[in-house]
Amino acid sequence: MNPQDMSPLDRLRHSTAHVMADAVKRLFPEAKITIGPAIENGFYYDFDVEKPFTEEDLERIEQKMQEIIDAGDAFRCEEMSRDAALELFSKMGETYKVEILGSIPADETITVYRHGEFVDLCRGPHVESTKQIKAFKLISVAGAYWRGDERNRMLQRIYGTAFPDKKQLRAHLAALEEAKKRDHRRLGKELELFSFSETIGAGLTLWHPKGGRVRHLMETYWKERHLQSGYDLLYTPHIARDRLWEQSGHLGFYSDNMYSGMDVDGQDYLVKPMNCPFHAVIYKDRLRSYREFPLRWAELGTVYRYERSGVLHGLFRVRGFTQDDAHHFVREDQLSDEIDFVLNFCLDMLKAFGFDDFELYLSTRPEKSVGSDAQWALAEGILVERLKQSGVKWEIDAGGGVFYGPKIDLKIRDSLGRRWQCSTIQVDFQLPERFDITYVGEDGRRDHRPIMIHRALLGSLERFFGILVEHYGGKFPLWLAPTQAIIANVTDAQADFVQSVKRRLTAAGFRVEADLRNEKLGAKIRESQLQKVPYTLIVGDKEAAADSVSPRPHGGKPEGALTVDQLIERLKTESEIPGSKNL
RNA sequence: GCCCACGUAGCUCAGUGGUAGAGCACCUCCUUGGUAAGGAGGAGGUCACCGGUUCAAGCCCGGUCGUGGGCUCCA
Repeated sequence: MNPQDMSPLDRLRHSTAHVMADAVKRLFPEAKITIGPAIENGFYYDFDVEKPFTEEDLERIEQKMQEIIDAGDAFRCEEMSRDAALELFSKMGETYKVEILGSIPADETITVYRHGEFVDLCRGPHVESTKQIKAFKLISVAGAYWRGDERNRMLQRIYGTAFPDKKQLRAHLAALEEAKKRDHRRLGKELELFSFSETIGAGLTLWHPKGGRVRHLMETYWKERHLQSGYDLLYTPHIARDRLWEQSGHLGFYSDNMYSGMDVDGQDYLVKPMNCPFHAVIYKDRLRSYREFPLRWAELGTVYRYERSGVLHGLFRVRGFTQDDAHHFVREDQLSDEIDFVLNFCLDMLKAFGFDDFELYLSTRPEKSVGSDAQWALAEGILVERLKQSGVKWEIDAGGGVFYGPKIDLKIRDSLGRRWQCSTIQVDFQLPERFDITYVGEDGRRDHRPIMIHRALLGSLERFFGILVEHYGGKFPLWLAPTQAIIANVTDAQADFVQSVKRRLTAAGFRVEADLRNEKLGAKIRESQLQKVPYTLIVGDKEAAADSVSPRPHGGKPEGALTVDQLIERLKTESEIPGSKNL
């Protein structure tokens, strides 16, 4: 980061990190300081200490920080020769600072910042005085490797945050609370959507009935859209012989992520981490003509990948998941139109799921790559062209492409403003070579090489579902809600009528439950609301007599009675999928 | 994988060496009540798993499994 670019907020946070380091040094003189930058929502500082910090330590550090702030010492910048700085930090025993000094380019000016007795190698800038730190809080402790490299020593990192005033700090902490409430792991349990089990194994998702309903809706909609848009659907096995993975190259560059094989009649079989090799084999089952192009083959393919135990996280990072994968086979002259098609297809579909804020990233040729210069130039040129036409904001990640071709990644922004990468569109020069994939051209020759496009749209159904849960805070739109309405009777006298309403709504295609329990109406409404069911339909004697129900929308006030027929019309309208015709 | 924390009833959690607890949920009964919790009773736990220390372990020690916060933000 260029120090000139540091925002006032980052300056405040970085200064707070210094104050924290000062407090830590006072309480734990043996601690060695390392680095302490401002980050997106606050700051951290890494320390090398014998004993990790505890929660109680955090409180003591916070108190000490407050004392330092109250003292109101000025932050002072001091330029120093490299030798003087080396001597200073060597004498202090700050070996990490000495190491950092060694990695600063020779032509750069060395500066240290002081406040009170504390001194830190730092290019700044800082606020003027510790007094300017008005609102801060230490958040958590965590282990972190020196310079982010796991071969290095594990340091102890303290995360904290700071704001210009207490009100903003409170708002930030409240936002953290809100995010906690929307955490898909919590909602997954509360709404009975999915679970994990020690008996099954880490990172392996169990979809419960209500989660299963949502997944079914996602899949059904996904399949319909694909079929309407010229895709065919493929189904391929979960395992394949090792020779497939040898040919695809996965045994070479992906085996760390693959589960060990199983012996079947003396042959070694492996669980699939990807679907593409299967699609390639289907392609090769017979001669293909350019007249068939573009081929669009999609599969909801369940794959298994080894992920290190520490990175597993709810539905966001799992070991078994279903990719909504697709492979397009095109001629070179069709590449541009096909990219245009698939890009718009992705954007449309994501809109239907409630996202409308997108960012696109083009990743270009990395240092190590396959394919000719001409191929890369052509493909990158086409991607740039289509990105420009998309009307969506986009950036270039130079050299960030996969070795087999350039790609476009699509990020969505959720209701809490967080960005998620789901879709990826990748041009592949490699796989057609490896599998010797060809087609018969206009000239009758069989040795033409098609271009292959890999595409995942939602990415993984598990992860996308987790994102949806958090995006909606568990309150799914009507078309996706696992239960769209609960019909609640006031007394037993309406039980038969409730059952008949349930039958009629179910027959009309809605997901409806009846709550006939011997409970007061208030209790039924409360539970329906807590389950975030879009409509609670109240039925008392008045409604039953008029073939009607009184709807109460989730989070809303009671509404006047509607006849069952009117209700069906209303639900039909409201459960339309954005930008699509109803299923 | 690594650092730290955690794992007690379906859920949320209390219990730090001496016979396992609460609230909610669940079941039964009473109550038939009009828009966010009606009442009473009952059942429910090899304290994650394996091993060790001890007269005695949910609690102490070791291992395993699982969960959470992190390990990309660079003086």
